Amino acid sequence: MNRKKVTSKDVAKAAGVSQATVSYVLNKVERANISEKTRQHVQQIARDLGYTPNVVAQSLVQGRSHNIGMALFHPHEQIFIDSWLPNIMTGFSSVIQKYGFRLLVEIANDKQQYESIINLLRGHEVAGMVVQSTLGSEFISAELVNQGVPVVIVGNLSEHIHYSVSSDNLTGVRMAINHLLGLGHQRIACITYAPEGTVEHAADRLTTYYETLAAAGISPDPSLVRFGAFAPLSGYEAMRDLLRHKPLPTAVFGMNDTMAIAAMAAIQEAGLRVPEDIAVVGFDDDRLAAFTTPPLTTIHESQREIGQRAGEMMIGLLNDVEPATPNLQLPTQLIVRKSCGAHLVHTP
Amino acid sequence: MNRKKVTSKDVAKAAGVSQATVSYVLNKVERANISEKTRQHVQQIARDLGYTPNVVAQSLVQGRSHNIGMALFHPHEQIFIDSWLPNIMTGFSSVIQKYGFRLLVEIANDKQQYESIINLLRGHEVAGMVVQSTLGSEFISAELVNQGVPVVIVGNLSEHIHYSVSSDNLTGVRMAINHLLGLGHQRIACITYAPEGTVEHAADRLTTYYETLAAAGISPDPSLVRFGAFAPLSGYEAMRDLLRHKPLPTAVFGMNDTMAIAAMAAIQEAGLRVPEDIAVVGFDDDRLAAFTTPPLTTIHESQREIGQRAGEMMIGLLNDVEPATPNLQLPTQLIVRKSCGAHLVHTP
DNA sequence: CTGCTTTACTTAAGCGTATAAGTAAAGTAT
DNA sequence: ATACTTTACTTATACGCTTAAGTAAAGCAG
Repeated sequence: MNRKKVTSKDVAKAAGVSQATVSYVLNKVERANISEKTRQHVQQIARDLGYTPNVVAQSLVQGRSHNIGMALFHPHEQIFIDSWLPNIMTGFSSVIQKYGFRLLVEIANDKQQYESIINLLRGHEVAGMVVQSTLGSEFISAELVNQGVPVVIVGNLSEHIHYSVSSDNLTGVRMAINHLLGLGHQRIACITYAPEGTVEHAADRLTTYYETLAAAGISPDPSLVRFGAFAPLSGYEAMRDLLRHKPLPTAVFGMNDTMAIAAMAAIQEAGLRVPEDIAVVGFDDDRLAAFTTPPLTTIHESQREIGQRAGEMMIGLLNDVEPATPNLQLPTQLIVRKSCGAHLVHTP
Repeated sequence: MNRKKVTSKDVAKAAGVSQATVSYVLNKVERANISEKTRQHVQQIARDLGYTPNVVAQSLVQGRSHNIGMALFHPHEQIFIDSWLPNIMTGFSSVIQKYGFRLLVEIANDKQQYESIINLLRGHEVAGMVVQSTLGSEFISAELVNQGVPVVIVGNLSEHIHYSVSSDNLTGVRMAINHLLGLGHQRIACITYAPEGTVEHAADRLTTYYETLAAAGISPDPSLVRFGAFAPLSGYEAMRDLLRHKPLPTAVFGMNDTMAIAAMAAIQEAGLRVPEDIAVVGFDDDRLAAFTTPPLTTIHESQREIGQRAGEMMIGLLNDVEPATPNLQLPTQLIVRKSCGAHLVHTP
């Protein structure tokens, strides 16, 4: 199986030069003054022998890995429950790849495995690290950030700490709720995507939901709120539960599309119509949101771009460039489709 | 930013022993006969100083990286178009993580970036590599496999080459088509997930679709076939196109759920009913498949398990254990929901 | 022709670890 | 008491690379 690995020393010997010369040639080191003839010759031999530099050795001597870590805090079952993370990853990866970095993905099932993430940093396995905000501010700010390695947070946190890229999600929540209010709804239910007290940004969105209603003169009604857990089934069950609430809500805001879509299923299965009986608005603008029946009105979040910006911020930090906006928030956008019923309303 | 990194030498000096002793203690090397007292002492000092071994140096001296690569051949826009890959990743990662390996994800946008994947292997950046089958047999078998590093393929290939884990997807296709045939359908359309001639397994599934129909005495009708491209929009458009076909198909088989769901949207948007006017069957059993309206009948593929098995196979190969089944195929399963109309048929 | 600079390399050190080989002291057999 | 083994370490080398420092030959000014 193991075929012999060609080292720079092998190339040097075959080319009749020193190993240093090989290194200078292949790294195009100007100040080494390698003659054109030698350069050509060495390059040819390297090609002939099929030489590829050992990246591990390079990393050791340069004191910096070519990998950037992505730390994901989620149980394995939930990690890719919707396309949020895949989208972030795609954007991030596309940027760092251009700069010769690779993506090292580390999933921490629970906070006990937090240690393994820290070691990723401390063991010099990664030059930098992106962290998902799900962990919560206190964990992130504590040890993670002070390991001498750039850390960028993706996703929303209550406080704007350290370096982060997220979306202006609370404005998104306001747009969603205000849109429903504008359509005349008064009993607007809410399905969160995380159990109470577990995820910071879920709590923040819920607060904003309450505040937006309050601003419209509607007093907060916790009996219209259900706590889900990211996955569709939890959205479905939350909705089934809401359907037992009398009087029925006339609209539902789902904190992610996955759960909003499942909520629509529950409504329709119960023989009610979306949006005529109950209107639904989601959050994320999932790939499938435009292709449900009815198509889902939702808040668009530029997830791919969040990843890209995080990538650019990371590359900057690796080159000691302080980001212009350390806590970047990308705008969200209301996408009106049919599940909210706006198309049924005559605007005179 | 860069806080000083503690090396084993630092620990050695602080503990008043040699660096070798530190290494022996921390790696629990039996034959080194380190006394209990020294052991305790060194461990204490290491903890006090916050020592974490430099993984890069370890990899260099051990001649093996702690990373396992995952090579993804897809344009960035398509890579995570549905949950297939995330599921595989999750399963794979959960297994290799137990053995102290980490996942290095490399996305090759096009076959030109194929080189970057090869270098991943040749540069000793990874101890092993999982490869997605989308690339096709010839690419995989050519250079990739002979770099002296274990390679496991996930997903279907026409030939059973090298080491691979996939699902018995062609049986799945047969089940889907036979189910529709059993419900009395004769004009069964098909929407593939890849343009003609681009992806091996798409072609194989299409062939099986034709063969299954032929076995039932239905002659192949290419006018009932449309070529999509993974994403929902392509399924939607394919279906819109099929709706112009007269006589209309009475059933549609979508090669992935994402496109099948979008096809349902196209059908319903045209004022037709699923399944009464056109029945739909998908493939994958996507998280949302149970929550569409109507719920999608589909072929369940154990994607998470494919990833896990691939992980186990990889760990085996890294320890020179030849897998019992080098080309593992996991069974698929027909999940009957409502989009096929089976629930409307009275079984006497 | 001498002394200084430039060219084109080579030699050597070091990154942080693992581990084979060496060694001094203590223990044990005879 | 001597020889041999065991214990408990230390010393030294290697992994493959980058890069600072060294060097011999050529170029060139005066």
